[in-house]
Amino acid sequence: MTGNPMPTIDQMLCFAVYSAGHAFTRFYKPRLDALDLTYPQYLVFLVLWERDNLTVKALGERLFLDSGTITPLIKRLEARGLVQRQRDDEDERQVRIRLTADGRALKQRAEAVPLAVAKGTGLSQAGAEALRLELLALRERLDRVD
Amino acid sequence: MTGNPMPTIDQMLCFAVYSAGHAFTRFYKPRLDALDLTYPQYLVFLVLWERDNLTVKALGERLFLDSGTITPLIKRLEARGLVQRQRDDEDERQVRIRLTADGRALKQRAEAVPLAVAKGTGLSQAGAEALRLELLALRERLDRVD
DNA sequence: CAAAATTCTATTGCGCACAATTTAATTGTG
DNA sequence: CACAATTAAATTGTGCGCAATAGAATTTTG
Repeated sequence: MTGNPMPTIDQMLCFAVYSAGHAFTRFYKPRLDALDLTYPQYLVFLVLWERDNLTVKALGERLFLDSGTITPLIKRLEARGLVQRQRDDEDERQVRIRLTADGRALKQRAEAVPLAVAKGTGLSQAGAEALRLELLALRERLDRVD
Repeated sequence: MTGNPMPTIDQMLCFAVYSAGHAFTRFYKPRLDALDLTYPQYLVFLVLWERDNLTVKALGERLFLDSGTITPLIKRLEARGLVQRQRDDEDERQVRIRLTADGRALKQRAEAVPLAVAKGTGLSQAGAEALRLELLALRERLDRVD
């Protein structure tokens, strides 16, 4: 019995996920530079373009991020006039995020991004979908334990 | 023709990778807390346990990280007496990273980690391997373009 | 061999990402 | 209704992650 030799990072699934994530960020960067958005900011807009006027909490649940990440990110977008923050009248603990006209307008300028990314992956739609579902299931299992 | 409607983040492969990466970090955290290591620090040790005395550049190429990330990370490990940094005598531009006795000793204490992670993924070895290879190929394609 | 180009590391600045804490508002309970 | 418990955001502090830059050492080349 040799016990448990340490794996090489090249053998580890976690490192494949970690480094593929960085590769995506690098790939997005030149495409999002035109919009002056970071990748996490782009994700926030994708959510808000789909459904406006979400609370910080709802946004965080959608993105798996907490207020410590989202609050300063949103404030930077607010400072640029792309979103507005306002306390909910019904429940003043909550802050609702609304797109401004400029924030909505950004959507047209982002239209070319998804196709470029799809091409960059080199995967067919079915291949990308299969991989996405595997990762979704993996995330759920990792989050379920402990 | 409806043109190119924006995808929902739930439909996007990049977001699946991004959020699965965060899930891995969260999963590792309680296991690495016992060693007082972050996930990126753990990756550095996995590389150094396998092959000691690497340069900053070699470490960066292995991890797909640059000196702006690695230098401060290594300095924190050095401050804790887990590694040493020294200029290469042959080429003084290079800095070589060596494990200290404490840094080497950490390996025994980390031995339970890989198995716990393998279990946490809920994947068979073959399943994990297949997914890893897909992500590896994806990373290479994303890094190849542009 | 001297000047130019390249290589390697470190530094600075910015933006996540998250744990821990704080503050304020709301809900639950006696 | 008072008061404890809970919830939502914001804040603080630490550690990545990377672009841009700087500075020193090495290599290239004219």
